[in-house]
Amino acid sequence: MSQSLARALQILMSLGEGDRSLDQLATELDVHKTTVLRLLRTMEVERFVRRDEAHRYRLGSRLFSLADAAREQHVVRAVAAPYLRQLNQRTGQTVHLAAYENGQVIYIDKLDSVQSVRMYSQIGVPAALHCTAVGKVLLAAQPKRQREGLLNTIEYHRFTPNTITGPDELRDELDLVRSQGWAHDRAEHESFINCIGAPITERSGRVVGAVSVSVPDVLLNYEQVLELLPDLLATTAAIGADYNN
Amino acid sequence: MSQSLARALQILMSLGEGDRSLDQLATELDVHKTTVLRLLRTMEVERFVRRDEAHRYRLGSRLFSLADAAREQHVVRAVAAPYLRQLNQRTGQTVHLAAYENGQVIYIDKLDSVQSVRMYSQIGVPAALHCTAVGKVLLAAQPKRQREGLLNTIEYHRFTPNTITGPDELRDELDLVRSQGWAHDRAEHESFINCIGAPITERSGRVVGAVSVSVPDVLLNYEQVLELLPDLLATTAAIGADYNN
DNA sequence: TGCGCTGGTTGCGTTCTGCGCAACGTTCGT
DNA sequence: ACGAACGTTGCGCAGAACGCAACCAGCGCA
Repeated sequence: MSQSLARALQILMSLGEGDRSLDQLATELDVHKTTVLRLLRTMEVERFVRRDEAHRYRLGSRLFSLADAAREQHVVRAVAAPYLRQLNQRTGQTVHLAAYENGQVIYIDKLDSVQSVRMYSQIGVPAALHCTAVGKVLLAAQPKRQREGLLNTIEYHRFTPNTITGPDELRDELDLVRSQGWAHDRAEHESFINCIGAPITERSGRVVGAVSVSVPDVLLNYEQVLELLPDLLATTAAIGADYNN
Repeated sequence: MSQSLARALQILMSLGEGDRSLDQLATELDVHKTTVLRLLRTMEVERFVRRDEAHRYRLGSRLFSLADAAREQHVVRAVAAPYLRQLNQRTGQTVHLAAYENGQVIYIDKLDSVQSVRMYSQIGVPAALHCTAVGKVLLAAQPKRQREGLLNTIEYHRFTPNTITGPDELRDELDLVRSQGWAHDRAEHESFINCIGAPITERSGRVVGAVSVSVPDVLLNYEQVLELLPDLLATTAAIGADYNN
């Protein structure tokens, strides 16, 4: 919509992958370097980018405070944090918190497994909607119009043999999720990893986030993961009850 | 330089202070709400802002990953981290790491005092140049042209009776800092808090950051703080030596 | 020491983009 | 059911942003 702004944001995202020179950026965006320079200068003034002595551009320190603010603005995160820690300690497994944002589901908090099995997922990046427990939970909670819209726009990338690959199949799955109040992911995103996820519902009934527990099957098989379900549901219920205080 | 981008950045900074409605932003920037909407939409696409169901605008989750990237791009921070932790544990006092960025000095890391005396300072915000130890250290390290330029543009806000309030006085102080290799702040920024700071110098002689230790005088008087100086200088030397590996 | 190259910076005319207006929707509250 | 408040859309106009071309500055190399 706003061309120059869109380009500026592209620059920021590009810098997110590492520092760049002026015409590196120019070729990357396919615009004249004058244009890039003007945008960089504007962002430099407000410390969104900085330029080191060798004229390499990097992200600036304004992002620190903005990210902190963004974190605090996610009310769920603050409320959920202590409960997630407890869940993480009790189960010993990887715990994720995710929220719906603008057609996507974003991880906004993560607690690693006590075993050193680290999962590849990162705070701030989108989760796949069709093959993760949090994705299904939050998608299922959307109003019908949006849900249907998304069902048709999703890219049904097949990560594993179990991945759901079409809107019809996913629609059925979402109905199930909504009726039972939780979702699973049986090695649909990463082979050998099973997840269960449940929505955080505040008093008025609005879903404000989702929590999931992920377990590699070298530790627990699917049936054993299901035994964690009561604990997960108790956790999300407690967060939801605490939400409006 | 780029009007629309500048406005967009203003929006982001405004959102950093809390969520806003559309015409709240419009009046704040003093532009037509159409304009604000267009900018918001552009930023929404890339998840720099998000809009909740009640049309309140907030910062988006893209900032999470960008801030992480910004953090990693500060090489000093990563190198310094373990040394700072040790310094913090040995002294028990508040430790700051700051870097020069585009005419300003920014805190990029902070370790709180083991006593529960929290200092008011925050990662990502600029430090005053004329009355903080890190400010003096980094200003003193700038090439003469820039240094003189800054000396004249600084706002010499008087925080305490000890605050330096003019360019001439500060110039003398900086000469001292450069010759002795460290700086102090004797209750110049906050009454009752003394600091000492020293530069991190990498092999080639370039100053890449500054470390400071801050102590409220209820814990230690100025002379006692000075006893921490050898430890501070050893720390900055170690970081500098480790820098190019 | 001079030359060419790479990469950043500046001034300027053209054009497209971003601007604000005015009218339209939509969602509240009463 | 009505009105007010706020978000949204379409459009014509002006000026902001674009890219060109020329200019610097630093560096490596002969």
